Amino acid sequence: MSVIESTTRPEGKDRYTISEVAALTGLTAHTLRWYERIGLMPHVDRSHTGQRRFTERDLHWLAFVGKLRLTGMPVAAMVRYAELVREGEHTSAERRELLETTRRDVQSRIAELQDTLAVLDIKISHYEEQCGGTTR
Amino acid sequence: MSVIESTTRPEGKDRYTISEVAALTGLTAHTLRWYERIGLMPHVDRSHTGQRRFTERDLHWLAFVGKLRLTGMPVAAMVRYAELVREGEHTSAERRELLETTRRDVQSRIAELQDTLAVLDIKISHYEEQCGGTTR
DNA sequence: TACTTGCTTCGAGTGCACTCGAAGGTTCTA
DNA sequence: TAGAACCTTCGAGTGCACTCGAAGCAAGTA
Repeated sequence: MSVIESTTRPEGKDRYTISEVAALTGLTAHTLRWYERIGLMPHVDRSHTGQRRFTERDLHWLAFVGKLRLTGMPVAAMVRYAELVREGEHTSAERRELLETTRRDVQSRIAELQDTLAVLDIKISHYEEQCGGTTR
Repeated sequence: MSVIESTTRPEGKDRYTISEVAALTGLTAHTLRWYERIGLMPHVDRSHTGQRRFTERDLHWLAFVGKLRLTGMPVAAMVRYAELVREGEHTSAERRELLETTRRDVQSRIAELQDTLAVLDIKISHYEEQCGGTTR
């Protein structure tokens, strides 16, 4: 399968071992296997002897997951999304909804943080007024 | 002490019981006591019989802590800040530094999230193109 | 051939931030 | 005066997301 891949990707390897992916992503091999086990990876290819061979696509997915992780999205929700991807085309509506909900969440997180930033700025400006240091 | 307080605050009570504060903040009494125990509260007043009496100032502090918590700031760092506050005027430089470091952290968190938002928007726009739903 | 890397399953450990319950007491409120 | 709310200390439990180690074996590399 995927003869197409080999012709459309003339530069760079498209199959990475688990330790290579670990080095590239900063995740451990343990964690990568765990991601797969809990269903957070949409099917990882294997070599003829059963070793994992990650593709560029997998790396992209991991990068995406990394981003989602930064938003504080629970792993369960990411797993849900991965499931939908595995299930194919007919889940696209639900996937889109999930992404849009996430987008709203991220936006309100940003708003919260900007709020906090404002509070910090006020606090910091108090210290700036008395710019000597030990002055009351 | 603080006779000033009683005159400058004619409206609203300025002493809250632990259950009132729990109701106002959404934290449990257990958690409020825990905050005090670990040094996250800059000294809570007591009634003559030893019960906690939180002030408006304490509520403000808790609101601030709540904001910091949203940024993902570790509790240890907040405790450090509370310590500095307790230690008095001569720590103001360090406090300011801590706040500025936090501000930078928050700003980069915001940047990360905006990055993620961009990725989400791209993903979502893919779904928008095929606006029928099940269309390939 | 030796060594490294990979595979599996299993289960335990870690760190954080709570969260809860219980025991045994005191104080407040209707 | 009854019952609710408060106090203390202690220690255990929870949920999340890893994180690690070990056992026992297969495959790849110098």
